[in-house]
Amino acid sequence: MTNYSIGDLATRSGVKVPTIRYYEEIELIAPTGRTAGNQRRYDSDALDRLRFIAHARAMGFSMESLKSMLRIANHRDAPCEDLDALVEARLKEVDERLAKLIALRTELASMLESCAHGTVADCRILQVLSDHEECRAEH
Amino acid sequence: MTNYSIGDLATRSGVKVPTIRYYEEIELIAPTGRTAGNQRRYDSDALDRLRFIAHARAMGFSMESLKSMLRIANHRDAPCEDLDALVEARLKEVDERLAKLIALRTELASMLESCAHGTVADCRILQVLSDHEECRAEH
DNA sequence: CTTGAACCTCTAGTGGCTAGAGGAATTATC
DNA sequence: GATAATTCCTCTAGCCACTAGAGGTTCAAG
Repeated sequence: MTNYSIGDLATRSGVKVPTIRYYEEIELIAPTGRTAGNQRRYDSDALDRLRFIAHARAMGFSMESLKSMLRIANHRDAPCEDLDALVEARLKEVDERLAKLIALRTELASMLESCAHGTVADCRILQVLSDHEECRAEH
Repeated sequence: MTNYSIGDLATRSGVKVPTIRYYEEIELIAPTGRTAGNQRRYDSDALDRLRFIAHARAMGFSMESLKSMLRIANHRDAPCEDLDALVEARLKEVDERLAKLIALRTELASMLESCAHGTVADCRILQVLSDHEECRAEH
């Protein structure tokens, strides 16, 4: 029967106090009990959920996905395919992002290489930036 | 002596009309001439600058960096070190982002692998998400 | 000269928080 | 038990880089 204040919850979860209130407002977490003086009090389940949220956010899952995950987590005897699907979708996003970043990295590196360290007037960097046609990859 | 309307400029540069006005507002581009009826008119230099901006934005350079670049581009006989520095800084950012994404990718993939495709109750995905300690990488 | 498309300014909204004001409740110290 | 310090409450506003829309004006084609 733990009885955390919102500040306790914040330090334990790493999620800031106003963010916790924000999550309540957008109904990502349910409103919790209050003291006679209207202050929020949480139990350890709430802490678990917040940690879950923090972790999933850190992995880049969208708020939308988070809401789905939390919903799914409540149906403990349902098959977990939907969960899989969400993770797969995120993996795909990450892969796409990686591909783009790698292409970009190549481009940036080659810009640096082709710079002759002269004056701005004949700097290849500016030329490349001015002329998208010079790029292999689109971004 | 080209004489583009803001719409022409938008179609030619790929930057949307309101965005061009926004760029003017935040002084990323200079205010341009107007017709007697107060409509903006641009020349081909403006188009070049806008294309430059669009391209640099697509490469992920910050607005801050963009402003610096545009300033630097005006000093045509200065050395281009500062330009190099900006590109290098961006390259470093990209590398950091890549490292994190690769770690994340690994994690997501292993989550998917460890899922036994049973019920939500014993799905490893939920367990991993609930417990940050299980992760090698921080994110 | 009429029409219709494109333009103008201005305000407000987006997401995911963060910051601050002004005031009430709780906790720690004496 | 009084007081002081801290934490909490709600509410409003701000952040970035745009995007959307209202209400009205100007331009270019026919």
